[in-house]
Amino acid sequence: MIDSNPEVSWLRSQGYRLTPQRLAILEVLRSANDHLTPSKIYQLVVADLPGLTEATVYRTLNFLAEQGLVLVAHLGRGQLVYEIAEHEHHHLICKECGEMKEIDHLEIKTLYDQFLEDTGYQINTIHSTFFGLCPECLADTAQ
Amino acid sequence: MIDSNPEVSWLRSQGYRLTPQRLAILEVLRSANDHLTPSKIYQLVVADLPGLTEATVYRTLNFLAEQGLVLVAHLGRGQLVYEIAEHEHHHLICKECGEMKEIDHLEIKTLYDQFLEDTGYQINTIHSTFFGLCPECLADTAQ
DNA sequence: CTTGTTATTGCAATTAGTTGCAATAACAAG
DNA sequence: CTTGTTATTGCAACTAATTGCAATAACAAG
Repeated sequence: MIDSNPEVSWLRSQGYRLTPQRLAILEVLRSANDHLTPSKIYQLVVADLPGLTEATVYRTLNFLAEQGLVLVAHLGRGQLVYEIAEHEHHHLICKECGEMKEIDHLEIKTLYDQFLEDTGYQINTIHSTFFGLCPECLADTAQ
Repeated sequence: MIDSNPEVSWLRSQGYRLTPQRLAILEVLRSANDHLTPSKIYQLVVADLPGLTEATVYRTLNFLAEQGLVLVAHLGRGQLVYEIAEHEHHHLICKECGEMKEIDHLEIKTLYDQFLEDTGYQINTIHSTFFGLCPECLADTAQ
């Protein structure tokens, strides 16, 4: 288990504690490298930490999201999903077929610069989701 | 109660039904003209419709959102909020003080054009939320 | 290594949101 | 107005998520 990367030792320096629960949840998200729901995360982590509770998973995910170590999103129906904060990106999701496309943060940066100029707000949302139609479904509806 | 506006009669033409529950929920959102949580909406509507249940409020809000008559957002902590879909806008929210600024959809339209050009996705999210710092809090943290 | 402080967890209770199903009531057609 | 079809509701059970509190265990200091 990787427990000595920069983010993690930074946590300790802030007075937060490195618990097995936090490390295991981070590890699961890191190796999954995908969006996971809290209950899926619970299932995966409880295998290694038998005493774990769902309440802890929810609290830990909120905590890690606040600290910027994981990213949250609601990709449509229902539950929120979490993923490790590795690279800054956003999502385009097709409402018709569910197809998802990642776009780099650079594509949006210009917009944030414009927000700052127009309103004085410095935006730093690093994980937005935009809904619409993918190229295939767009072609289908055009017929 | 306004029950004969274009959106509403369009619903009927689609085979959906105009129930007192739907009309009352729309009316509450219309007169509030603000973001409301499902439980707040329930409180306001049940005064006029004693038999109403929360389940119906949730189902109706999902339905109205799918139909594009109301807009959903999660403006930070926890619950989703709903508002009447009157004008197309987005929100900038300060993570520090909670201050909120509305921005017109025009500001973002260029980005959507760029998505279409780069990826073929036609995005139509008309109610995004971006988090960051408002001018005041930005100045405070700079000190 | 031992000890004290207190952040964090587990537990259990609570609140938020969803869903299956039978009863109800919109509304189109006669 | 009456009738039939079926979308929608209420009810109740269920799943998802949050929270208060006492017990636990990180970890800093000695």
